[in-house]
Amino acid sequence: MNIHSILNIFYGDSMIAEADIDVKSDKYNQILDAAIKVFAQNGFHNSTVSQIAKEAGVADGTIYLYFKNKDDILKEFFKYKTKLIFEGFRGEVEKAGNAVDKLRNLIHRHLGEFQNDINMAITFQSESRQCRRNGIQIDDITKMYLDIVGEIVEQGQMEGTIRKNMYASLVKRFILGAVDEVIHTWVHAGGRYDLLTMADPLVDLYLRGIGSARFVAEKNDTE
Amino acid sequence: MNIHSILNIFYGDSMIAEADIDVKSDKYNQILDAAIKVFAQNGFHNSTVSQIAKEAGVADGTIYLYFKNKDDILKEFFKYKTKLIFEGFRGEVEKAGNAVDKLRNLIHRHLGEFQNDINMAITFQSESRQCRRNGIQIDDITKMYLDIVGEIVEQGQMEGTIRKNMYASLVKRFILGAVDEVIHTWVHAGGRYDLLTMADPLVDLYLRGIGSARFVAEKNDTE
Amino acid sequence: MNIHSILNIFYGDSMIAEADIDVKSDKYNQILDAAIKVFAQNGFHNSTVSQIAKEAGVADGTIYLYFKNKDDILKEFFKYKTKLIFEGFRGEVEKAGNAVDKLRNLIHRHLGEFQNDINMAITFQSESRQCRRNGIQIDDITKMYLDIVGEIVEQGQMEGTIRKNMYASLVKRFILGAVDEVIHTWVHAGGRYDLLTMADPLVDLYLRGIGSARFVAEKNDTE
Amino acid sequence: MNIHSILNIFYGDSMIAEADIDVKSDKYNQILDAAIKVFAQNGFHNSTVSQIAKEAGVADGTIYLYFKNKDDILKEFFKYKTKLIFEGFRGEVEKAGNAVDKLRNLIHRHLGEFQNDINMAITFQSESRQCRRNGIQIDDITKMYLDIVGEIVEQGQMEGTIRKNMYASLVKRFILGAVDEVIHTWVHAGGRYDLLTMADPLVDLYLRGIGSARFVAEKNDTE
DNA sequence: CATGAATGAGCGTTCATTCAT
DNA sequence: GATGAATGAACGCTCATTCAT
Repeated sequence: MNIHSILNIFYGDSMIAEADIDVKSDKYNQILDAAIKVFAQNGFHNSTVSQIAKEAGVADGTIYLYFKNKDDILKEFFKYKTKLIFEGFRGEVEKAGNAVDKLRNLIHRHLGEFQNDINMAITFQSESRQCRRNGIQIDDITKMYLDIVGEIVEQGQMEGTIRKNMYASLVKRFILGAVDEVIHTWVHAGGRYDLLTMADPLVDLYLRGIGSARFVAEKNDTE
Repeated sequence: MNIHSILNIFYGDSMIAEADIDVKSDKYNQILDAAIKVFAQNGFHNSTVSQIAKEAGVADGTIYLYFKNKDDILKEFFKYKTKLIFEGFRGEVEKAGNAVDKLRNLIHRHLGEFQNDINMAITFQSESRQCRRNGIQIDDITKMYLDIVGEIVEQGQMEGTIRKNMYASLVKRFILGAVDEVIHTWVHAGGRYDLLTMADPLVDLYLRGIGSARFVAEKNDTE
Repeated sequence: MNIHSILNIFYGDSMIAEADIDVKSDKYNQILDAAIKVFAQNGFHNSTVSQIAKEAGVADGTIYLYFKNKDDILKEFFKYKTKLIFEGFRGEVEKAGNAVDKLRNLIHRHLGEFQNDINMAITFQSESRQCRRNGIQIDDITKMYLDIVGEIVEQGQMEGTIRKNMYASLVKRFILGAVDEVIHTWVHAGGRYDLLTMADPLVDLYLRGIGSARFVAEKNDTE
Repeated sequence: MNIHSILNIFYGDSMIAEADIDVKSDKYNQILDAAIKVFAQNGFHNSTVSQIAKEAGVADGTIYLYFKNKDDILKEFFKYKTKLIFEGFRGEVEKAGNAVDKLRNLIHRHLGEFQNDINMAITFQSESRQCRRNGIQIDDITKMYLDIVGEIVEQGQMEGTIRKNMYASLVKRFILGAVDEVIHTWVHAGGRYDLLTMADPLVDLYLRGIGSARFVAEKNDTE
């Protein structure tokens, strides 16, 4: 009698069923992790299913019990794995009260998560721009991220900490692009330094820009 | 009868050969342009040499008279074509006197060049992150770009228009990342709006950030 | 509760076991019927063991408790199922006294049995010509059939209703081929008409041929 | 200067073009012949593309320059090769005047062609019943054959040599089925006897049936 | 007996590259 | 230089078969 059976006695099947909705099997994650590692090393197109199978410690055919085809592995990476991470961002944001703290939390978490799993970071960086094949999944993730940022900016504008009269969409891209580039550079350097130290200076750049006080003051006069 | 034929009559092939040292032959460019177009449509890995040959109006084998192999076409794209464009950036920068104008010119030109050749833009966006295979070429380009930005920032700091005490490398990535993301979004939208209108607002964001005057002022006090 | 269960109560398994020597178990037939159905739909080579298992309502592995391998299912079909049917032909033939009635009975039963089980008919038609793999089984069946026909013809010749001086083997093929083609056409039409109505006209063709009375008479003069 | 160039001078391109419409390239026939041979030995499904390539003396990839895929080879066999043969039947039929001679010519030619190319015969016999995949091609051939037979029967009925009041479609199947079975038996025996000797006795069976004169006469009285 | 997850050999197909013309 | 037919290595994927439970 295992833990599941015991739980069944107390809670019945329905509870277990609910819990299982999003929990993938061990092999699924085993293969997915192996794939991300292999993709990180060789790029998606230069990776073979056999390499993934070997890395995962399963037979080639086993891959196809858990994924429709090679493309599907990448799709699932974006649909399931990175989506999971990006959804965690929202939770982190909600921990903070004001917009500036929310932005700071978001960037901290963003850099932290990517630093935690460099294979994920590499694969995300390398393959997310190949949007032709991956379909709508990446857009979803990007949109979710941009939405979080958008809400933060709006809140900040109401709080008076973020200035108004900016192209909303441009601001969001501006923030995403900068953090993305910072991660890209870190990945490119082999992850050999602490990515998290970039968080505060980056947020500082978002808020104050690179212009000097004098320069900014002048500009602000005309606003 | 074109100018080359005429010149041949007077000078013979040898002279032309000398002149060709850095100027690539017609067919070289013909094939490279075709390749970029095909890459833009299908991505590098989903493009075949035959497709490129057909698009260029040459036989498959002809490709191999001008390029070592398929990978080499992409390498040459980064080494020759985009490098050419990025070198143009430097000229544009030099036209301006102060750092702020230089930055503005750079961003204008950057967006302008990519808007001018959407196939180049798509291919650059899609394939430049696949650095594993392309070797050192892209790094060169990125480095050159970052160097230009670095020089501008330094000059601005001396001129007093750009604030000091920032991580130099972070600032450069910050600028590159934001413009890159803006281009990416434009490409993703199918190039259906005027990319150049993004230039001034973008430069504004670089210089002033998104923080309100009040917020920036407070921060500046502590600087 | 079926008859087997009742018998079990009185006699126990041992008696059943004896009786089962030639009677195949329920699951054996269950799987075989499912296989024939799947083969009829997809053809042998385009059918998978999994499809058969699903159709039979058993696990994939269970198939291998009753059959050596996939090929063996087809072999057993020819060895057991169709053989059973073809042996029934002999009984039908023996019900009649003279050769002509025997032939008529045979053709009636032949068409009737195939009409009764269109999956069997389709599979028999489609796969029986692939003799390379199925080995000797089909030959056995064909031989048995030809033997029956041969005996009828001999009897008819003795009775004076079937003419002599014909190639015995050719006559047998002639009869088999025609009925086979009639079934094939019916199968090809999706079994949408009553196959049995073809029996009498077919027997008529066997006996009288297609030549007119005048033509036949002339020929008979020279015999 | 080859024969084609010379002909061009006299006849121009149009004539060559016309002649080329149905003439397939050497390699096409080389591969098709090899495929039929391999199919004849192993059956379509148990043959590999590599086997065909080796038999044809070309590389695996070369197959795909002339055929869309493995299935297409079989399709082309039915569309091009056997169609060619079956169209030859019509020519043979037209050489004769009366229906009986036409039928005799048809059967002679039919047996002759199959005897000439046993690989074709085997493949045709084995694969033509697998109509699911091959699509409409085989039906076309069968229909063409049945049409020829149908015309002959009609003509014979008008000439008074073939009796009336028979199911037209049944008669046609009856003839096709019998000759097909005769070929099948010959193929099955490894083609070790002269198939052509079966032609006359077979036609005799078509016309007079197997009933004795007495039997036939009795029947004819009631007609 | 029954299961079905796991296996891995084997095949169809693609396509970068070569080379005889 | 230019061609494009031919090549064959390599890969994604299937599915008959096994075996631990």
